[in-house]
Amino acid sequence: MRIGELARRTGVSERSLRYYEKQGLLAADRTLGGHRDFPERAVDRVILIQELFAAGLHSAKIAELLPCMRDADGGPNEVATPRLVTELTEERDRINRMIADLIRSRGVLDEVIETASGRPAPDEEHHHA
Amino acid sequence: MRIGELARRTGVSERSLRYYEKQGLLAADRTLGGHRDFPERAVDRVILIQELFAAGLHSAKIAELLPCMRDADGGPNEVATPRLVTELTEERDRINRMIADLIRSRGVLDEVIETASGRPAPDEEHHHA
DNA sequence: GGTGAATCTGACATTGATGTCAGATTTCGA
DNA sequence: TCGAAATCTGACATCAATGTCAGATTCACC
Repeated sequence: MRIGELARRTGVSERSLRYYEKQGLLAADRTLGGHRDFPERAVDRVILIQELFAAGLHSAKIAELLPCMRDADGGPNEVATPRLVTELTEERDRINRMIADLIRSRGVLDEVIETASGRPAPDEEHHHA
Repeated sequence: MRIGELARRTGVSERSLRYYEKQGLLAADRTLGGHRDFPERAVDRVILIQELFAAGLHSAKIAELLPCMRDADGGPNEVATPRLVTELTEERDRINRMIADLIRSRGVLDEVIETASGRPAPDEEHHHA
């Protein structure tokens, strides 16, 4: 599919999609005229990339990580090097700390909201993390 | 206390502390010569500010939020306006989405780590959120 | 009073993903 | 084949917190 459709279906701007390709996060064929032609699976990949960005990973690390993921059609293309495993473990720890921080911050907001609105904040599901 | 001690005790750079003051997040007296003199409670406040930054709130919103917090010595100085409550509720929703995303990203990392190392990722405590 | 450490202000740089714009080229239906 | 829509490349801008540096001033202690 072309870049416009991919942008529409993922909600990610064309600008960012081109950036992802340049960073090696996304592969695309080219038409004779030079236009990008993305495979169907690019949709899921873009969504995944966005999630990893949201988790604070940099594009370089995502580029290393992606080939080590279990593909829809089978196992990973590559196996993570020990160095990468170490780095990803650090990232995971960082994410865990971030989650803990976010939960605390949410508590702060809840308190202010509750104080101001006079009624308790919604007692959420508190999903098992 | 002076800015150097505050920086040391909070782990936040002097540069950032001055920035916080300029943004109205932090109040400091001044010595006759113009040096900042922070109260003891500035320590907790700086830590709180950092948490809110980590949660993705911008300094302007934090500046609105802080006066509405329950102080160590009593109730809040101000009561949040309905507009602020609305905005903070949106922030909380955003934080909730962010937490959900982080948990998913952590799952991605766990999978790669597990695949590469051959043994399962540590089954963490999964604290009640 | 002198001196070294601490602090002050103000300016400019950095980061990294994304926005935006201009001009050229390709695509594809009519 | 014509023309409008889509896409291309490359460059420059943006955001917001923080780093860094220079030169001036103040503080605290001897």
